[in-house]
Amino acid sequence: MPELPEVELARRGLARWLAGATVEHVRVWDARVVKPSAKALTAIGGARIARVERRGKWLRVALANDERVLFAHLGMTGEWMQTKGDAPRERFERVRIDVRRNGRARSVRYLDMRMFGRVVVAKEDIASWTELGPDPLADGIDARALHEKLRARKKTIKEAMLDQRLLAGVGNILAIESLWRARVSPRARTNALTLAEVRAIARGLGATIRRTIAAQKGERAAYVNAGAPSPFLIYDLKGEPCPRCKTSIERAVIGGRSTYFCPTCQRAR
DNA sequence: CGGCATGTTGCGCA
DNA sequence: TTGCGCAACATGCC
Repeated sequence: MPELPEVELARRGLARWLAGATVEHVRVWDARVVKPSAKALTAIGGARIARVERRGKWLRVALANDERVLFAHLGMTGEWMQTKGDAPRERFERVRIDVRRNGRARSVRYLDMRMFGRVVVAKEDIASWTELGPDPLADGIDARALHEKLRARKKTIKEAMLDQRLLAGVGNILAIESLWRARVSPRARTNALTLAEVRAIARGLGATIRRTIAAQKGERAAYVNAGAPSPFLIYDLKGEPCPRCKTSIERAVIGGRSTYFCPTCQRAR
């Protein structure tokens, strides 16, 4: 469940469960998702959690009166959940953090099937966090500044949007859906984009992010529900009619990633 | 069995 | 030095 909207929902959940709580016990079921070591994470037992923040796809958990900071990334299949009190280990549960707040016990678990996600314990902010570009939801997008940055590059806009130093939190689906909304070809070269096109992309990102958060609020990410109708406008809908002009949606590999687009609405210039 | 999957990183090579 | 393509990571599903 890993792009900006899903991570924002994860942050809201973690903030509700953890803020102000004291860590009673940490269990690491699979040390491969924990850096630098399982020991470093279990050692936060006794600490009090101050707040949970997000930038892009990264989560940051600050402890109260403690130098240590936790960073978490959901990778491709990471997910945070909670249960009140104890419960059996879930199939893909990798880490469990038992906390207590106002006498109430809660078990916060990190699940990750493919284990591309990470829970990092650090003494200061890690580079993956500090080097992130502006967050479209938290900071908004300065279209003029973005336009300037893009003019200095020569990749396709689709590849550039996935660069977390340019914009934090944009993943493959978000890039695809936003470019469709903006009517910009994913193959467009960044140095050829007009300011108007960059503004349209910024609006497309905002609309896609807000709509996705609203749609997924209170439920599991729609794309994990097999059999459900597609929650996407064009992602993974090769051969289906474009929602705007009915042209058949095409698929191409750009920057090594599956890319969907409408050859009519998003005509390359 | 082969191909593909919402992400990131590291390596070889130009 | 920089950038690019691609494999690797680990697992499931079609």
